[in-house]
Amino acid sequence: MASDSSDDDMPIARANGRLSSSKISRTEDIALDKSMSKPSGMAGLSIRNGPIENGEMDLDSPSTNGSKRKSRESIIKVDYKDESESDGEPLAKRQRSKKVQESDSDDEPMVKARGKKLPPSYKETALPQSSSDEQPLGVKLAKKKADIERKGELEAKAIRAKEAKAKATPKKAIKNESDDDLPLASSHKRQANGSTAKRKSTVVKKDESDSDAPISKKSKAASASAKGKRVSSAKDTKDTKKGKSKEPSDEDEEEEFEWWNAPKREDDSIKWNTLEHNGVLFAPEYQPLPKNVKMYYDGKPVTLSPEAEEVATFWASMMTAASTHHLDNPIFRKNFFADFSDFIKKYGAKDASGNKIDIKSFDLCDFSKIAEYWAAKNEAKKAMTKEEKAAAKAEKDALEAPYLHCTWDGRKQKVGNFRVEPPSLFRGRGEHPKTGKVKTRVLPEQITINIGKGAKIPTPPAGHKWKAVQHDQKATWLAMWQENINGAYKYVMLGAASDVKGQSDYKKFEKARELKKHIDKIRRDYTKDLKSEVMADRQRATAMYLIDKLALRAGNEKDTENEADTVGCCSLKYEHISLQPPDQVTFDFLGKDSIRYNETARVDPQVFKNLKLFKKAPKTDGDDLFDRLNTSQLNKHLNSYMPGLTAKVFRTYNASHTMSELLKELGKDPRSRGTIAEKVKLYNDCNRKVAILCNHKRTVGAGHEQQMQKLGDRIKGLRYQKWRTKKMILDLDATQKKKKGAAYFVRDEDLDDEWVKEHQAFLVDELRTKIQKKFEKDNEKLKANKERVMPEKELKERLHAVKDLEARFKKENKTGKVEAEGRGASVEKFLSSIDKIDERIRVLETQAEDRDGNKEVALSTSKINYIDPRLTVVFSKKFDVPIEKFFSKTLRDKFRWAIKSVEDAEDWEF
DNA sequence: TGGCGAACTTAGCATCTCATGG
DNA sequence: CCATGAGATGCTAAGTTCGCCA
Repeated sequence: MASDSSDDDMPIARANGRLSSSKISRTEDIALDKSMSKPSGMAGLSIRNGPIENGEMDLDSPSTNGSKRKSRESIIKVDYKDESESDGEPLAKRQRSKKVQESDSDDEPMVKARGKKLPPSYKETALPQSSSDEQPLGVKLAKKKADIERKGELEAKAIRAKEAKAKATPKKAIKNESDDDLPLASSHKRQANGSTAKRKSTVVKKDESDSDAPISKKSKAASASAKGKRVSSAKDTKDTKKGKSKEPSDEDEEEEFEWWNAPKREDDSIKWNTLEHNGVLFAPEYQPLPKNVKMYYDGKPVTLSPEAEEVATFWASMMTAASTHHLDNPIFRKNFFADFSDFIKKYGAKDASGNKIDIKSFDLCDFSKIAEYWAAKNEAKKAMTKEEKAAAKAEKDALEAPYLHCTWDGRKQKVGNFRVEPPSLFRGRGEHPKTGKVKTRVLPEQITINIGKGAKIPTPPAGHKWKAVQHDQKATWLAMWQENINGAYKYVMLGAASDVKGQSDYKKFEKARELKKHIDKIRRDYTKDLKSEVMADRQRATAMYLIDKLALRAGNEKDTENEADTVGCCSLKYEHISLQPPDQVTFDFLGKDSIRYNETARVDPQVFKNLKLFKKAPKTDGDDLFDRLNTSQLNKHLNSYMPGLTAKVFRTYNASHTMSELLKELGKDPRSRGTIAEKVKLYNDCNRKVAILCNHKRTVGAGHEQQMQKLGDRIKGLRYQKWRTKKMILDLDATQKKKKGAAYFVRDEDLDDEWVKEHQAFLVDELRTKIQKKFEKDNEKLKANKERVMPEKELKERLHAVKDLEARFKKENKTGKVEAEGRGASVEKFLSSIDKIDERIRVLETQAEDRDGNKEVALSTSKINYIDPRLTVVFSKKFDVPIEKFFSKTLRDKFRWAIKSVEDAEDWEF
């Protein structure tokens, strides 16, 4: 390769349209520099580049290095007859070409890119989001981030130093360094023997004295040793701990195996030695609808074959759900109808007189009767008595019982998703081309079972057999099948609380911690490479910069014909970034799950310059920004710094490291010495920052806007009440006006007359319904007691209060005064009730603030996947907040290893 | 060296449940 | 004390990574 000429024919990575030249000539580089050096924003036009830029779009220098870049111009492949799935040519993977245009306007109809949620109409309007976080976010956070990064680098150095020392003195380094190389070791291993160690059931020999399998206290020595561990010298010290460890008391009757205190295994490619389980739980068979519940076609009842009817119920059941946005999505509708039609063709549909009929138009299909039936059934379920409910639950539990657990190397472990996914409509996210298709029922014949050799093979349902039964000790799954829509593999694996999952979680975080030691070198290197004259290297460095600083995902290529069009770092396209000189970049693209990433960040000038270069003409919409880079190249490079290092580790590292720093800072906040609630809030604030870093969002529920409004109204109402109370003071004692100052008694401006009227009406209304309800209820009670019910007259009587209130307001509005109300009214009393109101207002306000802050940020994802749980445990100890405040029951289970392993190590650091 | 199969983690939405406050 | 709604849990789609193969 080398020569430029080759580049065009030799698409390095994904040739998707135009390529950049493989080298950056010096002249070109300089030209770019020049064009940038003038900070005079807008004017930054370089001499040769001409006055391009509009600040927004790229401003590339077309000229300069005339280096042949023949650029494959119009690679806009028109091609794509249709499927051609099998892109015969090695060239690009399937490209989206055609979609290019639409896609970037990204407001297609039914897309739901978060924020832009559903209906196209709202979507545009909405998005305060984009406006709100415009500059601020990225730029603001930038500084803080920079600080944190700097710390990261310093740490790296410090760690190495410390480590060097520690090596010399291999003492009880308890959990720190010492143990963190261990995992490493294992990952090296993995590389090393990776494929070679293919032989399946190799028994792991425990080499060095498995005597040092000290571990788990009353460990079931048997199973422990069965696990075959090899300790490397580091027979940690943890023994001390185990000595003292009180009995785990855990709910588990059984002794718990504390693998985190056990020596590391050398060969972790063998996942188990013995494995027993009961297979999977199939979805219940379809229960046909009663004869009188039918779909209607063109107003007439239709008798569907059970197969088709089942599909109809998939749709109908979604009609009753809270949000029907899928059903409004044209793609969903189209795909559904296509599949539904196929079912009808295949299995038939008849009219009332038993004649076969055609279903040609979806618009004529009416599922509402089925939906009603469905809803009624749900209602009935809800209305069941306590006993009935309990009975139903008992039945369900009994059914599930056999599948709940498996036995893994002799230990009982929770299984995760033992239920085979029931048939349904595929709910692809975003603009998924296949969303709405029918996901068919999975038969035993499609399921492969993975189980220990000696174990009893689960019996398939009567009359059926498994697709296969295997005994792969390198696999952690118990059963597997492929789904019909995308051919995706589905696995039944252990639950998050299981040992294997815990172990890999632990390894993940240890790997991220390991990255700390290399981060400074990595940063130094890529900073240097940002100027590389080799385009591929420069792109890689730039991508690394983005992954490191902005926590972007790696960004594999995707099959745009069959999947939603989303991107990550390496797959960013021309239209996904816009540059604002001198150093701001705005990202706007759909990431995983079609969640929109829309941030503006300030970047290193060299990065800015590079991005400009990568957008250089003739590249245009639809072209890859990083046309000479893909994730394997990137990961291969990363791997050279540290075994096992890949792009995703940066996300973990960034999240945990950030959290760590934020929590440290909390120590300075006086509120960290406040109430538990305050401390929890502080923690959550940190959590939120991490979630924002990772762009973890959630849909702001349809009702949320209203809820917010409601909250706001309640606050306003309170302020109104506060004002009224003040006026009452005046009513009692006019001299207060002087004492307090007239301003004190002025009504807040936003509580204008109009609003007040409305609010009064609301209060009046509220009072009325309250009285009515009370009345009805009282009567019910009387009735139940067989007593005489109260006459309507009584109600009228009671409703006088409403009239009174109305009159009162009227008078107030006219006179501008408020009569003191309540018994024993006194200035003091009013003052104290004002205080109370103030208090309530404050509570509501923080609540509102919190809710608003959370409305589109999901804290859970980062908590579950990215933030080292030990950070939370340590925080909890240090600030004396029960761990329950941070981890729910399931999370405590999942993070058992973390909770136990830093139990008494308040000084543990990420 | 890129494409693909496979395996496992990450992700948001749907649904359930239980605490809370009207 | 029951109805709500927030938070917990369940579900499964959508990513990343790795190894193998041609």
